[in-house]
Amino acid sequence: MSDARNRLLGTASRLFYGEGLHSVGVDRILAEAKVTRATMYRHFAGKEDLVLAYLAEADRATRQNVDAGVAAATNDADAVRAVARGIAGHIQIEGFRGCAFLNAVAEYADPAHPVHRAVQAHRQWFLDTVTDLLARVGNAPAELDGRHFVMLRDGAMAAGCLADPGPIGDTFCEAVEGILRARTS
Amino acid sequence: MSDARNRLLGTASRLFYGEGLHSVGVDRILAEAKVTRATMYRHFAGKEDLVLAYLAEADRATRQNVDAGVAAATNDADAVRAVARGIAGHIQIEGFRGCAFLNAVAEYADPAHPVHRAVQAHRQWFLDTVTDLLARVGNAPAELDGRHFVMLRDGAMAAGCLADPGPIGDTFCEAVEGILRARTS
DNA sequence: AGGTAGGGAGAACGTTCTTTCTACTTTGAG
DNA sequence: CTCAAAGTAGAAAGAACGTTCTCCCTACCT
Repeated sequence: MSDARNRLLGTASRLFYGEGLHSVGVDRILAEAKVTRATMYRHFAGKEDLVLAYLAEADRATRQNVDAGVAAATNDADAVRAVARGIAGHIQIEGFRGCAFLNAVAEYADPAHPVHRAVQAHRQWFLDTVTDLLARVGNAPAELDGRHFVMLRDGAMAAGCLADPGPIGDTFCEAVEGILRARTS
Repeated sequence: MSDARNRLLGTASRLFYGEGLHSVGVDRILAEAKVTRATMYRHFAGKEDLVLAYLAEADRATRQNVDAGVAAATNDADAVRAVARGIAGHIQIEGFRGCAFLNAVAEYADPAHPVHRAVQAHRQWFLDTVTDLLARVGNAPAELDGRHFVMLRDGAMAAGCLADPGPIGDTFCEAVEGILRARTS
């Protein structure tokens, strides 16, 4: 795509994630991306469209990470561990500010809003993916364990930017091992 | 306290929690609380002060709930269960919109900001409280289990307004039972 | 050669935001 | 009775917001 559009989306993503959706104004994005107003409105219908594009990109990146982790695993339990390790690693990154999607719903509470719906869709995919993965480990139904995994993930992502992320990541991986242990025993 | 101040804080809390901190303007609060601008600025230094008062009230209410649950329990494990049941019950409430504190940090990312610091302080109290409670169950060190409990809580609170809260609450209580089981065995 | 898409530069729109101000009224305690 | 605190009412300042607009330039495609 166009260079200006890339700069725009990249800058917007960085600012939105780092400082919040409502805290960052269009002027800020324009100035830091070195793109003019007219160009932005040529590529995006408005600020909300930019937010949706930011979330779509985050969704794409997450799916890619999960797929890569799963593909590299040699068995089903290790596939779950790979997803868990990906999350534990993610929260250690410098500049980690929590889950982009959970942060977004905090600012767009209305369930009918496109931003809220995009978050719901992403979360449904993640829950389904994790539940499918867990269903392949052992024979028990995986719905409860899938919700359990997502719950741990959400908690780890939320706490990762509010406390020392090292112990948080360890606690998370340990808890996921507990889920796997219960399914294989 | 003064009646106008109560109406102001009550209305602000309802709107802040339900729609977000930055989404709600002072005009909205003034109109719904039926309080004039001058009165508000007599009681609060500004909007940020109102946000801090809202969080302080939420902090007070949470501590009271936890204390009440713990006081009513007949043994240490039941005290933990009481806190867990309180959380599971909380996410079922009509109009539940997630954790007020996690939602607040999503909008105030700067760690030096008073709002962010108020959230940190609340979370530190909760982690310490839960860890102390868990330390009384069994003999093992409780730091990891304390973090594990808080992680589950954060996840349950985050997911509670994005999916059917019933199964979320059940999954949460089940997971807490797992922690207790591991400490007593 | 000419048309079209993409981008730069900047003025301007109307709205909303938080905050401050003046002026008048009510109320309760000393 | 009086004074001060707390409330009502509304104007207004000044900034920031998202959006729309016009005008001009460049590059590419046919």
